[in-house]
Amino acid sequence: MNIGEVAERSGIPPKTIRYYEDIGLVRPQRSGNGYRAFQSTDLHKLVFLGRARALGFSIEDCRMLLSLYEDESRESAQVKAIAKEHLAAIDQKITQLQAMRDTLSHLVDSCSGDHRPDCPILNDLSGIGT
Amino acid sequence: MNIGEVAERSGIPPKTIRYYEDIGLVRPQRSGNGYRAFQSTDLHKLVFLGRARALGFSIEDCRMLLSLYEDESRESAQVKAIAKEHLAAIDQKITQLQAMRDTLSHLVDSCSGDHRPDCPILNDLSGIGT
DNA sequence: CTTGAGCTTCCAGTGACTGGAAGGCCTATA
DNA sequence: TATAGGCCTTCCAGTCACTGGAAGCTCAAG
Repeated sequence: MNIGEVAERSGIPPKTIRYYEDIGLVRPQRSGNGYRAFQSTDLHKLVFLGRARALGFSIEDCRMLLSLYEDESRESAQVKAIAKEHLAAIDQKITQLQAMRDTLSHLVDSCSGDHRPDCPILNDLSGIGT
Repeated sequence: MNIGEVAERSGIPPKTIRYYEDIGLVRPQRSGNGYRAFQSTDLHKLVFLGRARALGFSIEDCRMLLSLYEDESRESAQVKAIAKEHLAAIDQKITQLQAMRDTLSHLVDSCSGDHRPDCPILNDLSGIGT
């Protein structure tokens, strides 16, 4: 398969696939014309990467998950540990965002949003309420 | 005030303050020795920036908010529009993260996490459940 | 034989900093 | 007065995960 086909089938853009090769996540062979020649295992890896990235795993997480995926003698505890850590990070981010959201929606509600210059949002940002 | 003092008082690291000057968010004067000489208005701006950034506003949002902050003839509707748009973006991000969280926590729960290689997390990532 | 799509590499930019090197300035102490 | 250290300066490079674009090669169709 050429890069276009695996891109289509995996849902990952060609540019990104080349990037993944650059950083050593996939190592497709080459045809005589210099084109990348992807095997079905490469496609599987790319699908795997696409799903892992969609769950928010970092590239380094993906690298470890991929190597566990290919390691017949892995222990599921290793996979679970990575996933749990990532889950905790997501939870933390959600908490942060919700704190932002709460403050911001309160400010938005308190702003009349008309032609006058008085604005509780700007007041808050400038530290007037401190 | 030198950069160290405004950094301390605003809670923004010196490096970041220099960066903000680079991109034109603040324009401190200079002393004879070449040091940045911050006025209290500069400090206020930095505090403003710190709070806006803490609410997740982008630098470009901050630039507009700052200019509205300094514009006596602003209309609060302009501020509110920026804030509302940002709020919507935050909501979207929270939704995304919660979808990830739900999938991931389900996977984590279903993985025994022991010494055996079988792992529902890897199965899902590899697309076995498709 | 030409056209156009698809492939290649390489370089640069994104956002918002952050780290580090190399060097100037300022103050206090020996 | 020498020097040590802490603060300041600039500039360059790196982060993360791509993404865009230029220049050029290959391949299939008409």
